[in-house]
Amino acid sequence: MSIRARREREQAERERLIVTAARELAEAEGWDAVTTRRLAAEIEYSQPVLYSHFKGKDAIMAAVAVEGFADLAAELGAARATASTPREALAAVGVAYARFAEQRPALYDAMFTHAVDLPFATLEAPPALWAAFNELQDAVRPLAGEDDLGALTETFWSGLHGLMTLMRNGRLRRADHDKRLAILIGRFAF
Amino acid sequence: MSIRARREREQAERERLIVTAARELAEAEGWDAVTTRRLAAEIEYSQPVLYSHFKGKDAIMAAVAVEGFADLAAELGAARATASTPREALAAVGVAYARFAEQRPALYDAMFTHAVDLPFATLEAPPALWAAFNELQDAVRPLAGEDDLGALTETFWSGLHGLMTLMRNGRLRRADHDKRLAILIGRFAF
DNA sequence: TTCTCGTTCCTAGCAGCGCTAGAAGTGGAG
DNA sequence: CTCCACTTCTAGCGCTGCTAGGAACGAGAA
Repeated sequence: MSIRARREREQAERERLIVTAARELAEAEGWDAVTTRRLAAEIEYSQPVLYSHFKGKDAIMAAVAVEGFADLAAELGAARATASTPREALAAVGVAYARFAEQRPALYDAMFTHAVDLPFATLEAPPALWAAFNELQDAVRPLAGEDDLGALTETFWSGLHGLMTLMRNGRLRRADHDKRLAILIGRFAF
Repeated sequence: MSIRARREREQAERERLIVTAARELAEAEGWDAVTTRRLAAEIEYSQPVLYSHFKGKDAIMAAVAVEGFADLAAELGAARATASTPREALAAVGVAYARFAEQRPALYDAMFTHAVDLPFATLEAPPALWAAFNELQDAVRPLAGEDDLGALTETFWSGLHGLMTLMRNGRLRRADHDKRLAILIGRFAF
């Protein structure tokens, strides 16, 4: 039995190794650099080993994305904790979200642009996803007024997401970023 | 001279043919189906012909995207024309934008998610891009108040963009789309 | 009319991708 | 020590975007 246990432990470690290597490689050189061959070389195993852990490359990206959601939830929570009023809290969360997307573009892409096979907005969604969304929702709640809280949170989130993706693709001038962020927050906190 | 003229005309026609075929193929089966081989077969020429017209696949997508911006500008303009008040105009433009993204997902992707080599938000940007942006801006202007018009327009645009991309990737429940759209418009028209 | 030259276009191929079948190696059980 | 099951690797498939080099074509000169 303990042999089996050791093997399972080693398997789990290697799975972590894969996810971590994928994440680091992606953050360092972008997802285009994360090929199955390159990733295999990075973890010092052969290519097919990846497929004994994950169904395919998308599944690896999804695993990285789930890590990202946990990180995001933590950062949003920390930002919210520093604020003393609902308005400040929403602003802090918005700024934290923007900073997350700006500083970890590859991770953010895995979470929101790629990896479609992750269940979202359903009960089967991983807890980390709900945690991140709930952080946003907790910041929005005191300012919801008559609006549907879920829909309002999703709308605020969409605003942040649009701001970051359009800017990252060169669609928006970087110089006006703070101005835009302030406008968005102002429209949701009043 | 007229021989040269005929050749240039034929070249231009073939270029149009390529862009049209790429667009139709993308809208019918998605951009993944638009491979250079498939596209070459579609226009009944060999693969390398594409490269005598465009630098690469990205350039073809960029050409399709520019077409898309012209279409979008026209649809936004038409929507704005139907409205009689600034609030109605903003709502109409927002709804038109959402419908455009929903009904032409592949085209929308070419415009906003792929094709990074298109100049944006600079003077070198193609006129069609400015036309589309200006339609949005004209709808936002009467409601701008004290905010910077350009930044405000970009923020509203980001909200729409975020709404559509997150929904299309399965991050938002489709059922609440209208509710979210109404909230967004409400936050920018008051 | 025939030859030559410039252009156009195609065939064939490169390096790389995600993924997989089947062989080779490894280690515990009898 | 042998056997067997499991793990891991080598090799290869079909595909991608892209390109080099040669064949075919057509216009102008002799």
